[in-house]
Amino acid sequence: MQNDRSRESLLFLTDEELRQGIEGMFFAYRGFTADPDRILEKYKYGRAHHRALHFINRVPGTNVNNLLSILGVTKQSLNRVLRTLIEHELVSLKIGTKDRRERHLYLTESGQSLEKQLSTAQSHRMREAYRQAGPDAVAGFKLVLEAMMDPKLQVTYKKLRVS
Amino acid sequence: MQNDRSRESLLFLTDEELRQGIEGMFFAYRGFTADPDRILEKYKYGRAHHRALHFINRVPGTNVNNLLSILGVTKQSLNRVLRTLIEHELVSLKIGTKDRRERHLYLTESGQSLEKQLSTAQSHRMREAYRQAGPDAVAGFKLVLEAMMDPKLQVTYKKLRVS
DNA sequence: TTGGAATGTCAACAAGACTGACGTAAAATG
DNA sequence: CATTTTACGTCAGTCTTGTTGACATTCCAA
Repeated sequence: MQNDRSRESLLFLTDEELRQGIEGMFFAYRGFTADPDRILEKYKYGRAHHRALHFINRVPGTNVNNLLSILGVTKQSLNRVLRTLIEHELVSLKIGTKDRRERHLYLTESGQSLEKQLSTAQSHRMREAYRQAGPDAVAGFKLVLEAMMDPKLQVTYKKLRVS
Repeated sequence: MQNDRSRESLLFLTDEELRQGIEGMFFAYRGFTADPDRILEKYKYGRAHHRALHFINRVPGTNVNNLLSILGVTKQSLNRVLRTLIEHELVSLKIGTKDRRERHLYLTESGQSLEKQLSTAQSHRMREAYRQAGPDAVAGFKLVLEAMMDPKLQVTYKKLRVS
């Protein structure tokens, strides 16, 4: 049986607290994607395009396989998105010099411009949330998010951080 | 021009910090949905079914319009999901006594059982993340999430909290 | 040199979101 | 009481984004 002290310290693990976390994630994710979604709609793109642009910008010259492991979709699914981005000249493709099976991906100028638009909108909301919540809350926010990831994605996330 | 002190206090608002928040949300949401997704697959349901089950459980007797405003989808989209849940007898439907146009939604016993399975899996991951991060981090986590929501959804979120 | 592994492409399909149009029934309003 | 509004459901069609399966290309190692 727990004593009062340890029971108190675990109040943040009650069903009610967990439920709030679950619903919080659900509602916050809607907000998180809302602003980019509005921009994407104008250009007839979707979230998949946004994600590809984001990570090609983050890891310029990445090959398709690496991008796949970050995005967690099938290569066929990514391929469709990449094809339209390449057709529309937002992404350029360079065949690998060492291994000519590999395609290295880069944002073109227009690709960079759209990515900037999207990340600006998304960052703006994130900045407001951070500012309202304050630095300590932000540190906690990131700790919980990181602990919620699958171990493999946690590694991916940290790699992006240092690169 | 800012002085050193105010610049230091705003370090949590750098582009790098914001980017980490954005990618953190992306990767964490994948983890957040991973466990329920595996269970749903066995029953040939999707996330849309999970969301409906979750909120019908949270607000038993809710009518369709209220559920729509929580979920943020069109009635046609929700209707498809509800139809299968009702056919499979996970959700039961009671016509309103005061207003007979309204359908009030309840989970049946099997509906409650599946909802329990899903929420147990999801809570388990959330609990582990909370435990690893600690109570202060959890408080911050919730603060940032709440600040990230659209104002309307923030209200919805808080209403669920007290009800 | 040949066969397997790695990489990427094309085709077809499914889930789940969307819009638009329409129907029904009840409630609210003038 | 007639009309309008509200709540809910349905049908049809489209789009995005996920899936598998089949296939082409390239590299490397036996």
